[in-house]
Parts: sequence; structure tokens; C-alpha cells
Amino acid sequence: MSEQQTQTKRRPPQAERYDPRAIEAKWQQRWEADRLYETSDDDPRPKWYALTMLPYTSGDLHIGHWYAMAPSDTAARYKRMTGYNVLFPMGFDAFGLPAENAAIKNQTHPAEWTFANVERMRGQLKMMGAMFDWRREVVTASPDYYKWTQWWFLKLLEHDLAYKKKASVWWCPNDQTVLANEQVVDGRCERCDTPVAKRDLEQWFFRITNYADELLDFSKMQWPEQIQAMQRNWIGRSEGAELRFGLDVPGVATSEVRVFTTRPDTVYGVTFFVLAPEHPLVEEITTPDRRDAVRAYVDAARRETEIERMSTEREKTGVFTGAYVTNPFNGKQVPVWTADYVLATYGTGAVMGVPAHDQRDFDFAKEYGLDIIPVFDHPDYGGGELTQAFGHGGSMINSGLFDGTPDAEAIPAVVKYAEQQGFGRGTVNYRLRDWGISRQRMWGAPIPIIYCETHGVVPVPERDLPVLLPEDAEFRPTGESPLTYHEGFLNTTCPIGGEPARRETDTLDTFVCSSWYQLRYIDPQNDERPFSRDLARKWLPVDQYSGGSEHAVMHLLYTRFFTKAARDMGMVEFDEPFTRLFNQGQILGPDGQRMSKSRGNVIAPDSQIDRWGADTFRAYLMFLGPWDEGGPYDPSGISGAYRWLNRVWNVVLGGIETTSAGGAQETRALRRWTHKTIKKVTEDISHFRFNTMIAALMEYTNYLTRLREAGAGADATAWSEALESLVLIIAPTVPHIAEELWQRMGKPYSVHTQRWPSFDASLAAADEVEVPVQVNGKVRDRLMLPLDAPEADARDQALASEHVRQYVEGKEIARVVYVPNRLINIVVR
RNA sequence: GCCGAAGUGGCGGAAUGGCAGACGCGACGGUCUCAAAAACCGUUGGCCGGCAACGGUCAUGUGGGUUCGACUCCCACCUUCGGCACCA
Repeated sequence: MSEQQTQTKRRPPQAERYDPRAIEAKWQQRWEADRLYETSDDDPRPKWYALTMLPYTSGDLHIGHWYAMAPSDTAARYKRMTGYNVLFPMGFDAFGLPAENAAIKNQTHPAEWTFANVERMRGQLKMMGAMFDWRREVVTASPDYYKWTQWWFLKLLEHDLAYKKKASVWWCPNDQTVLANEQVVDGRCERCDTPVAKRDLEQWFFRITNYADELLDFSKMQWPEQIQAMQRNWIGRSEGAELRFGLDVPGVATSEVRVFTTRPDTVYGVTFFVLAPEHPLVEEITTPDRRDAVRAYVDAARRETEIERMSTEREKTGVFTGAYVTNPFNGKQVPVWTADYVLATYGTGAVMGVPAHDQRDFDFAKEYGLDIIPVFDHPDYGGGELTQAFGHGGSMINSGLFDGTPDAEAIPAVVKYAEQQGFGRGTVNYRLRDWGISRQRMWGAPIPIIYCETHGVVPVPERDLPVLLPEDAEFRPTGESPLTYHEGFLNTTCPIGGEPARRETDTLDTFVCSSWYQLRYIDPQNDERPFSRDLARKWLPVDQYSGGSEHAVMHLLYTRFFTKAARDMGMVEFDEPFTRLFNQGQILGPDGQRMSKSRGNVIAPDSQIDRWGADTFRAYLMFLGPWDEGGPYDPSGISGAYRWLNRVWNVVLGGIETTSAGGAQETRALRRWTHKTIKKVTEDISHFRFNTMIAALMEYTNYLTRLREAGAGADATAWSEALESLVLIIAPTVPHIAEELWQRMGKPYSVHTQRWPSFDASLAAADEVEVPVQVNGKVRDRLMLPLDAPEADARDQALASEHVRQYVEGKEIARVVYVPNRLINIVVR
């Protein structure tokens, strides 16, 4: 940037040019020295807890982080200016797979990589000029944080919300290690290219399904409809019945198989039965002659992803096990198959095959020549061979004593009968599964459990927390967790009897860490408890949460679950963690996809910040488009935001010839612009419509610039009102330049502690409006009409117009539509 | 495949039942300059007519529908993005 001064004929010389680099660093230091953004717990103003999702410590702060945080900061600053005591904390989500990958690659401890990233990212975050209260920072991988994450695990275990069961994970047979979904590429290990398959391990789970029904209730929050819809569908509540089919296989102890169905009324149409390949009974009931085929099929299924298996497009496959089950309703024996379209994780892992009334079952029956028996005389069904499955409609047929029961009564009738006869019961099933939290990895909070030969599974006593990660972890290139071969970590003594014992080597899913961090920010130094109950009462729930839409389901459901569990354990007194939610869209990388380190498409903003300054970059990101929609990152437009700030700088500092009594007309116009803009900006900023807010600010700046350059003079009071308002309403968006201008205007420090300006709606309103006149929907003329002109006047003026007359002449006027201040439409025939 | 969203000038977008293209980028022309950059001013959806002011007409992913009027509401389809439970 040149320090050279511009001298033009038209414009007065500027004392100094806008130099963001000088003013941004200066004010950041001043704010920090003055503790301007430290939030007190004792402030008498009403509280406002604004929270933005904490970043993962992936390396450098990228555009995606700026896109998430700069607008949140603007919203928080606005809230502060409207009279709230605003808490806006920041921290780091610091456990996880990428740190381990870096550790293996660099032969270092993951802590080294992680904490170096924390340092760097904190510095980069500070350049944004956000109002984060850094005294409250939390880092989930630091022992004084994960101590409490472990404490939460113990509490959930104590209240029977944690348990152990077998569940499948990807397993690389060559590296002898568990793989994350991300590490499986086209069915192979990303490290060694060996084909991988699922394998069952004992793992810890949280009983989130206990709260399935309550999690469907959004009445206590203001969340976007689409997020509610996604969570509702994810939870997937289905009413139906669990029915018991008889099993009589020699040498098999079990005498029944339970199946969940949403259509118990079609039970007489069952012609086959399917178990998921992972179902424990498959191996047991398979007859010797079918064993090889079944095993081969099950092995193949273990190599497939759930997404592949859920596709309704692929050809149905399956194998017959050789066994039969008995339909309790009609005593009919039907063959038991295993097929990959049945998932072990949904319902009971079994499906009763009713090909006439379920399309997937229909496809399967067609593929393998199984019987198809319709049990409803659906109005679309003519009686011949079925070409597709039929849903609801008609009344029951081929169903014994139920024949003739109409569709609407069928389900309750069959369920009632099943309950009377002991064939099953009406029940509700959820797609939601319990939350698996065990990770066979080193860089996470160790699960605080000890295994003792004598006492079994023993929770680590609270006084022994945290269970620390070893500092001398040695990573083998296989990716196996070092905890499994670290003798110092592994060997311990039983807290009950003192016998030699071994520690759990699995660590907690990182989503556990981020399920309660909003509670730690309010009391981050507390070493007695995870948080103070009094402070929780004061600050929570979070008033406004924001973050990427990629977290619409998992993180946001997990943390809601934690809150409800905490309430039931008597730790907090509210039901939901986040009263209001805003999900910003994705800022897309050059490949058109979400920016993330693992995709390798991140762009660092540093060079742009260096060139244009943080204010310009913040304004540019907010101007790009609607925040909830995201969009492609293209730096070519940044100069527009920079030019705008230059115009703001010049118009505020440039001076104008003022008079104490400017023309009444001009003064009125100036005040109208000022109040109209305050109104628009207030409305937009409070609804996160930052792009149109900035457009309005640009228009206002352009207007003031024209006014100033016209040299016509302006009313002194109205002009100072205009400039003062401008600086105040840009302050949340571009905090540094606003502070600098505020000071140069001779106003008291700080602009950020000023009151947001109010607007006078009557001053903001125009007294005349241009109204288009349409004939049959096409604009033919425009009229200047007084505000809220009566219909008769508008109609007369419209019909008097020369342009309109051409199109109306000689035709019959069928109707005149008049929308005051919007339009007149003359409908002719 | 399933769930959620989005498709509008050369580009980002505005308008959510009432003037399509606000605001900005880019491009083009100009001022300043030896020159360039920066800055500033002006023009800028397509087509047709006109020297021109201007007028006409088409146009919001595709096809249909509702309405005096549809970017906006409804139905079907296409494409792209986010998520799909161990990336976070």
C-alpha cells in the first residue's frame, strides 16, 4: 500500500489513508491490555451466552474457520451493544485421529503436534479481532479438561447410561489394527492396501436411545426446521410390533426369533424370513449342507459398508440357511435366509418377508422364486400376478380370522390378538442406535476402567482421575494404539482389592469431549468439579449456538443427550443445551467441496489478511452470500470490501461543509437515509443476514459520499448523526476501523461499549412510492404515489396514463388488482 | 440408495406471491499519469427495432400445474453440495 497522498481536483486532500495493518494490530493490543472482552460473572446486565463450535486442532486456521467465526463474532458484538453481558468463549477440540497420523508420520508424540497447533491457531484467531474471552479457553486434550470428560463417563456408568457390548469395527488383517471409516478406501486399508473386513469387539456404549422420544421434542428451542427434520429422521421413530417366530432346530437352545415390523397386519403374507448376516443365530441354525455358502456370504457382507447395503437400487442377494421358522399366526413354516439388505443394527436384525406388501421383500422374492401372497385386496390390485408390492389400502384377505378387516383397523386388531395369544406385542422401534464411544486409539481420553481378575470391571475411583496418557508413547507404523503395548500404562492395581490389574486401553470418542464443553467455559479453572452449579444456573443454556451444518445430527444429538442425562443426574436444571441454533453453510474449496484438512483442500487466509486486513476479510466473507448457504471461496471479490472500507474512512474523516440550517428537503432526505439504514442493519444483523446488511451499508456509504462530493452543504446535526450512526452500525462487522474512526471523531473509548443506535420508523419511511402499473401482468408504466394512496386515486391515475391506455383501449376491464405501495394490475379481456 | 439443502447475468448474489438482476466482482470506456498501478467517474442479462431518449420481446436447472400475477406455492425429473453413526 502506498503512503503517497492522492490529490485530485474534485476532492479535498485526505489527511491520512486507510492503513489496516497499522490500526488493526494497535487496537488488538489495546483491547487486550484493557481487558475489553473479559466477561464478568457479576455483571448486572442480562446475560447472553453466544457460542460457536470449537475448532479441531488440524494445523492452521483456514477460510472455513473464519467463515464460521467472524459472523458469530459480529452477532455477539451486536448483542453486546444492545445491552447484554455477552459471554463468547473459544477453545480447541484437540483429540483425534489426525494427531495420531501426524505422530506416526513424524515419529513424535501427538501432544507435541496438537499443542503446537493450539499455539499457532490461537495466534491466528487473535488476528481476527474477535471478542473471545481467552481466560476461558479450554483444550480438550489437556489433563485438567479430560479429567472431567472421564468423570462424565463414570457418572453415566453409575447411572446405568453406559454399558459394554459387542460391536463391529473395520479391521486390517495386515496391520492388525482397527480402522476408521475414513481409513477404508474402496474396501482396502489406506495404509497398506490390504482388503479389510468388519470384526466384532467388546465396546462401550452410551444409552442415548433411552432419550429417543425426548430428543424428538424441539418445543423448548428455536432451531431451524431442516435441522429438526434431520434429527427426527435420524432418530427414526416407527410404531409397530415385535413378533415371535418359533424356531425348532436340533441342537439350538433358542426356541424363537424376534422380529420388529411396522406392518404386523401383513403377518399372514410372510413367505420367508431373513436374518442379517451378523445375526448371532445365522451360524447356529445353518444346516451342514448350507454352511459353506452361508459362511462365504457372511464374509462377503462383512466387507461391505452400510451405505452400500442400504441402497435400494442394487440387486438383492442372499442365501438360504437350510432352517425354517414357524409363523405363530398360522403355524406355517417359512425358510430362513440371510441377506445383506437386513442390517443387524436396526430392530432385531431380522425381517419377516412379506413380498406382496414390501418392495424390498418383493424384489428379494422375485430374485429367488419365493412365494408372494397378497393379504390385502388393494384397490389397485386386479388379482393377477403382482408386478410390485402394494402399501396400505383395501381390507384383509388370506388372513384367517382377520379376513375382511379394513386397512385402518388391521394393525391394532392384529397386535391385540398377538398380545392375547402371546405371539408378540405392540412396540416402538427407533432407527437411532446407542452411541458407541470406544476407540482403539491412543490420542483420546482413556476410558477410566480397570479390569481385575477378582473384581471384574472396576471403574477408576473419582479421586484417581485423571487417568493420564503416557508421555512416552511409541507409535508403531501399523497404527495400533500404543496404549496396548505400553506396560507402564497397562499395569495397575485393582482399586477394590489391590490385586494386579490391567487398564482399559480404549479411549473415548472425541464427540464425548465436545458434548459438554459449553459447561466448562463458564468455570474453566475449577479443579473440584467439572463446573459450578451456580454458574451453570447463571449462564446456561447457551442462548445462541452456531456451527457448520455437517454437525446437524451427530454432535448436536450427542450434546443434547448429555444435557438430558446431566439433568436426570441432578447436575443441571435445564433440558436443552442450546436455545437458538444457526447452522452456517459450507465454504467450498477449489474442488467444490467442504474445506477440511483431511480432504486437503483448505486455503489459509493469511496472505489475504496481510494484504487487506482482518476487517476487509471479515466484511468480504459476510458479504459473499447468505451465511446458512455457504458457497465457493473466490478471493477475487475482496477488493470490493476493501474499497467500501476506504469510502467509509474517507467520508467519515473527509469533512463536509455544514451549516446549522441545511435545506429542509435535503436534511429530511439525509435523516431518512440514516434511519432507514439503521433499521435495515438492525433487522438483518439480528437475523444473521450479513450479506444484505453489508449491501445496505455500502449503499448508505455511497449516498453519503455523493452528498459530500456534491459540495452542497448539509445540516450539521443531521450530518454528525449520519456519521456517528455509520460508525456504530459497522462496529460489530469491522471492529478495528470502527474503533479508529470513533476515536478520530473525538468520541469516548470504546466504540464497542456504546449503545446500538435506535431508529425512528417515521423518519425512515418514504412519503412517496413508485408503483408499477401492469396490464395483464406486464409492466406498462410507473406512477409516483403518496404512501398508502387510496385505491380509487391509484386506479384513476393508472387509467389516465398514456402508456396504459394503449393496452386498455377498446377492451373490457375485468378486474383491477391494487396492492398499496406495491403495484396496480389491470386485467383486460 | 436414504435424510437435509441449493440451482437466477461472465462470476458471488438480491428479490420468498407483486417492477427479476439490489449490492459487489469482472469486463468495457473515460479522468489523472511519460507510462503502468492505485484511486475516481460512467456503461454493462440476451435478442429485435431506433441516430437517440426509448420501445418491444425473451429470460430465474428441465417439464407440467395453481393464480389477475410464480425465482417464490404444488407435482414429476435432472444436477450439485452436506450427512449417513470410527474424519471432526
